Amino acid sequence: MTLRLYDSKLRNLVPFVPLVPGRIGVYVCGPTVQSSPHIGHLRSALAYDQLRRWFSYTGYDVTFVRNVTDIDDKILLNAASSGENWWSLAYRTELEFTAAYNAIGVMAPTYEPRATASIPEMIEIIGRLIDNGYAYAAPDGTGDVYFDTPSWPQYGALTHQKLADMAPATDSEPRAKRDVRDFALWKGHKEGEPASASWSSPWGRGRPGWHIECSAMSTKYLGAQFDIHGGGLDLRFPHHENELAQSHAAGDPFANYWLHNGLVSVAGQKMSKSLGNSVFAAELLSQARPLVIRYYLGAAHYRSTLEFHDGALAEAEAALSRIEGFLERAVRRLEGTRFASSTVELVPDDFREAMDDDLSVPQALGVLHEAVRTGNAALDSEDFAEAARLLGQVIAMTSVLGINPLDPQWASADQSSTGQALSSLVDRLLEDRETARKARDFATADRIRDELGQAGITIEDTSTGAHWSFDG
RNA sequence: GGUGGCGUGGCCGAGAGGCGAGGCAGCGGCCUGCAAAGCCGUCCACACGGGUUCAAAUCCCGUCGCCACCUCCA
Repeated sequence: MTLRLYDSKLRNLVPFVPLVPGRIGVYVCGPTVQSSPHIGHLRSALAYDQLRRWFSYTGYDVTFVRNVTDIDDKILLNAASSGENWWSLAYRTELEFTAAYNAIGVMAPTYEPRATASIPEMIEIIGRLIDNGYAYAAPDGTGDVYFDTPSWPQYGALTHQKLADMAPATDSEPRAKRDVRDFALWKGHKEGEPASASWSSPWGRGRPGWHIECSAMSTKYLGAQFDIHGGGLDLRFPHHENELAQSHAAGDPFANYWLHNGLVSVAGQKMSKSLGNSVFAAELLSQARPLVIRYYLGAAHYRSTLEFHDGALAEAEAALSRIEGFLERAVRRLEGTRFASSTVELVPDDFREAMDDDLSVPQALGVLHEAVRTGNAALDSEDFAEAARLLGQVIAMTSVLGINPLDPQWASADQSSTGQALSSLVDRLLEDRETARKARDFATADRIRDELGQAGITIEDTSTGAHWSFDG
C-alpha cells in the first residue's frame, strides 16, 4: 500500500506520488514572529514533523522548508507599542519558537528561510504578475501593489468559494484598490513606519504584503512546482488561497498537494488572542515533561480538532508511562542474555498501514500499545526471543513518532551530579530494605518503601531485584 | 447569507456496511510477605427519527446540538 494523504484542495484522500521519485519537497507555513508561541503552533509544527519523519523512514529524501515571516503589520505594531525595534522583536520571538520546537523534539527543518531575506524574489513575482496583467500598482502614488482578484477566474479554487460570496479584504487600507477583494502584494512605505522596514522596489520603497513571502520562499527553495504545502487550517483562507492565486497567475505550477492540520481548542472554544484563552508554549512546558507534551499533541489525528482540557496531560503521561515501563523493563530483563543488544526491527505492517493511511497516528498508537502488551506478556513468560523482537518493534515505532523515551534527547537530570547522589542514596536504602525483607522484618522494609514514596520514589520489586523510579 | 467539519462507552480517542482499535479510570482474578509494575478477564458504545440492506456506528433522507472559515491567526 502506498501513502495516501488528504488533499484539502481536492477534499479527498489521494495517493501520494512525488514529482521526482524518491524525493519530496515540503513547504510548511511557519510562524509570523509577532508574539510568543502557543500550543497551536506546537501542534502544527509537530504534525508536519510526524509527516516528515514518516517520509524519511519510508525511504524518501525529504527537503523540508518551514519559513519564518519576520516582517508584517503586527510585528511593526507590537514593536511600536513596546518601543522595541521591530527586527529585535521578530528575532527574539523567533528564538522563542526555536526553543519551543526543540523542546518537544520537532526536527530542525532542512532550511528555515526568513521573509526579509527573500525580498528580491517577492519583487520578481510581483513584476511577473503585473506583466501578466493580474496585478497593478496603485495609481495614487502610495507605492502599493494589489493582486487584481477579479482578473483571475480561478480565485477561490482552494477553498471552493465564489468571489461574489466573499467579503471585502481588510488586509490593508483600501486606498486605491480596484476591487474591495483585491489584496496587497506590496505595501508602500508610510510616514511614521521605521525606515528599516522598507526595501526599494520598482514601485518605490515599501514592504511585502502578507502571502507573497510564502510564494517566494517556497518556490525559491523547492522550485516552481513542488510536492506538498502545509499549514494550519486557519491559513486556508485567505493566506493559502492568495498564495495559490498569485503563484498560479505568475505562471508557477506551485504545490501538488495541500495539507491542513486541525486547530487546538480550549474548553470547546477556539483559542484566540481576542478571547484571551491562549495556552502558551512556556505554560504548557511547565506543566509536563516535554516528551509527554509531544505525546499529547501528536496522539490525535493531525486533521482533527485537538481539545486541550484538564487531565489531558495526565492521560498522556499515563499512556506514555506504559510504553516507558515496558522499554525499561525489557532492557533490564534482557541484560546479560543473548538478546541483550536489541535487534533492529522494522515497524509492524499494521503500523505501516496506519501511517500510510493519511498518517493515522491514533491507529498506529493502537498497534504500539498492543506490542507493549504482548511484549510485557512475553517477559512474564520469559520468552526472551519474543520479548526482544517486540522491544525492537516498540523502539522502531516510537522512534518514527519521535517519542522513544530511551532516546538521549529526552534524558532527564538523572545523569547530573545531583541525580547520581540521589541514586547512591536510594541504592543504599534499598540494600537495607532487602536485608530487612530477607529477615522477614517487613515493618522496617515497608517503612523504607513508604519514606521513599513520600519523597516521590516508587519501588517495584522484580524477580531480579528492586527497581526504583523518581516521578517528582 | 456562503463554505466546511463534528456528535462513539465513566473520560480521552480510532474506525467507516458483517470480525468488540487503543489508552485512562472502575471491577474480578493471577503474581507479591503486603504493595507497585505486569498479565488474564470484565465493563458489548456510536446524538435523535425514519429509510435502504440478509446485515448500518458506517450508506440515504430528515431533525437537534456543537465547532471552524468567509481577509489577525498554527
